[in-house]
Amino acid sequence: MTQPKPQTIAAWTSLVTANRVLLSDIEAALKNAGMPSLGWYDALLEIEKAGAAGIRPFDLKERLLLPQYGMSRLLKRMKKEELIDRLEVEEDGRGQIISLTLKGRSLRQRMWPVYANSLIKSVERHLSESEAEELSRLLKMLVS
Amino acid sequence: MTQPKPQTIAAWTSLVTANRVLLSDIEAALKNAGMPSLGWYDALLEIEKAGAAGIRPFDLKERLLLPQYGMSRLLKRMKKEELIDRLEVEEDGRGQIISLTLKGRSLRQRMWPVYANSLIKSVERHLSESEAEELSRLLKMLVS
DNA sequence: CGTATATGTATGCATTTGCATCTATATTGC
DNA sequence: GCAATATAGATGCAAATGCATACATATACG
Repeated sequence: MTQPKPQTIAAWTSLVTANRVLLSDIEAALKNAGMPSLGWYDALLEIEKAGAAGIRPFDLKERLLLPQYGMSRLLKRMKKEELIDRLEVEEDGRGQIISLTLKGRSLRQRMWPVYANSLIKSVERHLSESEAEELSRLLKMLVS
Repeated sequence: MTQPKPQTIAAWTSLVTANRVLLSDIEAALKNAGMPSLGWYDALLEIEKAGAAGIRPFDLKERLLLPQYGMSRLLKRMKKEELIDRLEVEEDGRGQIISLTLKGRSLRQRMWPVYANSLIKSVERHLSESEAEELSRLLKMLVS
């Protein structure tokens, strides 16, 4: 079998490590502030972006890269916390339309400063503007 | 509150996305081959590196960035599959020393080609050698 | 139309995780 | 030596996840 180049392995291991370290920083900050996890933030944001028109779960799961059953259960928990509304959709009896409640919007807004602060600490202390830009360029190439 | 720079946000979101995409590729390949997850591979490899001398769980959990209870349970499962040996350590009655069994070594070796192949496909198709090198340089700066 | 298939969503069950706490041994400071 | 504290590891319980499958509605096709 062909072996990966050392640079490939190095890129992958540093990718995994960087992800884990930053992620656990951010999650810790959110938890510390008594807030839900980043996954919830992402979902709230994506739903907020959909605005008043709302968004269908099957669409949302693609954007959030969640499995279907994961999406279903996340929405159930968010509904329980009154963060979202679920509307039946008349042109498709199977479906529903998700939108944010005021409470949901408010939570997302309150989460942002915590999230943002961790991000600034994690990234801007270590990388210049152009380095960050180069980093995201390379990462995007990786998944293109 | 100070806002993160757009480059910061871009770097973070592309980091998360790249990690998720590559990771799920690799995990899918392993699962497809009927093998355990990447977490097990990492653990097997780290234990293998420790050689005959073995390694203590508290040490291992630092290297793998696992919580203590996660380490404890992973080792329990790996023991059940006869992938590791656990030895009592005489100079510390609380502790144990972990080392790989032949079966453990063999599994790690068989996992590697599957892992490596995914890695090659994911990375080397998209990045040149020097780009991969630059990427890991930037990622390491991020966590330094 | 009616049957077969596809799509959107939910859920039972087993496994895994997170949190808090427990046990046991080690170390420290008096 | 001994009480207080620290360290190594395990575990009960609740919550989250993965997998397979169920259920309902929609679409396709003869």
